[in-house]
Amino acid sequence: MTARKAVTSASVVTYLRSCINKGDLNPDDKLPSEREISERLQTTRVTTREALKQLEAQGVIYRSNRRGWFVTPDRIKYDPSKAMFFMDYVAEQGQQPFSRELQKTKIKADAEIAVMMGVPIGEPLVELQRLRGSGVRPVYVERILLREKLLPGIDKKDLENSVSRVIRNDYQTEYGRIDLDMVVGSLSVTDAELLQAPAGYTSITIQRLSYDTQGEVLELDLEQWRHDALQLKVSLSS
Amino acid sequence: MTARKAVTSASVVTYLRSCINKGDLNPDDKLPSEREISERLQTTRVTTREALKQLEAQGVIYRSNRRGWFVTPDRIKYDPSKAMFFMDYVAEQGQQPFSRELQKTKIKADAEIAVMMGVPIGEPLVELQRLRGSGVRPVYVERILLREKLLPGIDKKDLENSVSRVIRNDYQTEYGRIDLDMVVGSLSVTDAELLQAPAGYTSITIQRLSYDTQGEVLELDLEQWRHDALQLKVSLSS
DNA sequence: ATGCATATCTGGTCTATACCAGTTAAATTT
DNA sequence: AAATTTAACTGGTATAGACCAGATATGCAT
Repeated sequence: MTARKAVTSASVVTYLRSCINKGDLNPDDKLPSEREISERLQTTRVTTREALKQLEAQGVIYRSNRRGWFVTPDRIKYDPSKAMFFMDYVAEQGQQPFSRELQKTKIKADAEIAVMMGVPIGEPLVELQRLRGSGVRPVYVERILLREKLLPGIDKKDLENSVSRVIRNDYQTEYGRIDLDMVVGSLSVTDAELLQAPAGYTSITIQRLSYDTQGEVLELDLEQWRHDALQLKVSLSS
Repeated sequence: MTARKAVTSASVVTYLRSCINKGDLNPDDKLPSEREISERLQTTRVTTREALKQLEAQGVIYRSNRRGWFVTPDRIKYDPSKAMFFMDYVAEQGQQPFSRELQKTKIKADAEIAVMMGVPIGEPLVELQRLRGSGVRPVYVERILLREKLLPGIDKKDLENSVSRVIRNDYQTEYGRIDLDMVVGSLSVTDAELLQAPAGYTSITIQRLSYDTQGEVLELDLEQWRHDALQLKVSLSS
């Protein structure tokens, strides 16, 4: 029996990290294929894949469904309390933001939503779904639920870029309290598809409940982020 | 060739989820071993493991180094702006919190820390390391850096339970602004060991920079959480 | 040039097997 | 009974090979 020294996933991680740090691989560059890396480093695909997944967990690389692995660009610094200005935000960080409206429908609050928003079941709401990203890479999907009662005719407005701006300018309504709720989880099949990620991809779920200055609930925002695309920044003053 | 229907990891996921939902498995219960699950569901360990990792990503189960897989208990609801009161917090949620001091030393700010805190390099600081958890399960490690200049003699105080309380009561100093920074990443080898997790485990990094009411930096808090143990809740009023 | 069928490349997932390294429980010695 | 050794069990990590499905590029026919 030859005392063959197995190539470890850790060494593959080290190798790939060095490629990225040296600058051989730049943000959004494609890595060699799993088979090629495996051959080059004299190991198997399973081990290579293990290494790639570790780097993915660290947010160093990401994959795009069956197209390959890529170097992760800088995270978007994001303040959910000022979430209103995503487009400006991303642009300020030197990237090209995009926003795509997926759906806009009138619905009635079901039990689950009613509890989350603290409104009666059946209350008319406007549901808006958007996909947002930076460059060509989608980074989060969101589902916004707006109370038509407080914002009549909101469904007819252009909401692709900024709901908050419309609420401020067209309704003379200001935001008061904002309740944030954040957990790490994994993407549903549908969200994963939209974000061009494999199902089960690690995600950050942000739930934002906004009130007006009277303490009335205005909107509920449910966001699903690719975990590697986000750096949360919040500033609080007591 | 028999048209053998491969057992998918998805079906294993479904099976295990149902066990947990039915109540056959309760929080902190141990799952059957990987080999046993594989045999029972007529599949291989690789597939079973894939399923377990998916559930882990969802935060449904967790593993304790070579001891087995367990059902994840409820997440700790945590408000980093009121982080001062972890012990009370967790107790209120019906769990037994614990806090263990790992280290307390006097250091001088190195380049990295100096930048993060906005203080000159070499400024004397007190470094405190703590491990905290709920029940028997450690959930996060933290590293607190305190400015001795503003808090003379802080290194001699008992800081195991609440730094903030000491600052309030013994120094008559109030907190002003707090800057939070949060990213999802993975645990370093040393942190993983402390948290009884495998290296590379998905984590949430929270960086908290606290100022006093004069706008002077008081402390920097660096926390590493098990991703599945945390639900962030922040309330903001503008 | 344009449109379409096709071959090829990529990751996604699975079978089957092997050995290692901590953990834990059982057997043995003291 | 207590301490110690040993064996069994657990997850952690590899090798090797296979087939599938979506994405992409190629080449052929129009």
